Amino acid sequence: MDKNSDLQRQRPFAGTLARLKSAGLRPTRQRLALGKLLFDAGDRHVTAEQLHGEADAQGIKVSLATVYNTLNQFSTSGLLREVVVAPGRSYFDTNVDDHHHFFYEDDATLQDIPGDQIALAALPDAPADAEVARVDVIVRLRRTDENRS
Amino acid sequence: MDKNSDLQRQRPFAGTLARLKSAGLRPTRQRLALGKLLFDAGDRHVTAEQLHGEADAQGIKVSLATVYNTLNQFSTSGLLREVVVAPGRSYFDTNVDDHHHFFYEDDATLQDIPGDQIALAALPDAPADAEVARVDVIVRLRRTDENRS
DNA sequence: TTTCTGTTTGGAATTGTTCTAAACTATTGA
DNA sequence: TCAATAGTTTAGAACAATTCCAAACAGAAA
Repeated sequence: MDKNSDLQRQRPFAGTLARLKSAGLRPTRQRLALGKLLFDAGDRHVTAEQLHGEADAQGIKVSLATVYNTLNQFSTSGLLREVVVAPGRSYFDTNVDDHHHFFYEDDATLQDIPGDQIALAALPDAPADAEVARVDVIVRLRRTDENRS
Repeated sequence: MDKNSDLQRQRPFAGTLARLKSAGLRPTRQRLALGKLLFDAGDRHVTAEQLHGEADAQGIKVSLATVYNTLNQFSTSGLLREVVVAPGRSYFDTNVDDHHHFFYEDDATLQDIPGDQIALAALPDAPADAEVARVDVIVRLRRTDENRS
């Protein structure tokens, strides 16, 4: 069975396929291709425009509307997590585990903070009529000016 | 001097005027009026559209562009703090002290969490080339369904 | 196959925000 | 008090990100 050695090469959509199945989403050509771009490269933070650009660059024909649809469906299915850090644009994070973010304000870039490197000492009581859905911590960074005299 | 008893009534713009002065912004009619709406009512979280609506409702004639300009100027001067919690709209917080936020996802509403009710146990080291500009904690809430059978 | 329902698509529409150039106004100094 | 000037306001155009739409398309099931 040495031909099975590289599972990734033989079944490039296997991971995404399983994800789609678990989310109850049909494995269409577009969703499989976008899923591959999103999930086969480790943890990523992308905007819709970015992902659309990447697909385009690889010759995958997908409309921007579909990219938006897909990102939103993946998010509500728990396959992605939407991160809001800057006004007027959304980032989608392929890491759905509990973790937080660094945000470089200079170039509007995101980076994961490993879950164990940050912790909340005291979570305030949620108001009586509500429950905590999620806690987001965003550490905003500014690059230090290395051109100082 | 009993006529000075209600300083607020006699000099309704005093607070805002001082703020503008300290920020180096000219005390124009529009800025004074918007400042009054923002600062005379305690801690508030407003969007540009909201504030414009309030001004309009009080017969204050200000263009939406000016509301945006003003909110942005106030923010960069430290008179306000911009809070990004939902894609596609910005909130401005009149509380510029160190504190964090509850965000009710159901009605897209913000509420301050007093600074002492939440604390970060461990702030991760900022990457070598950057420094922490600010840390935002957003506790996202969902209203519990009180209409359950 | 055929049918059915979910999906994709291009383009129009919407929303929130910024830009622009002209009109206006607070400030300063005669 | 007035004029000059520099900062401000304004309406409307422009823009960017996202959603909506109705028609064409493509999986799934029979």
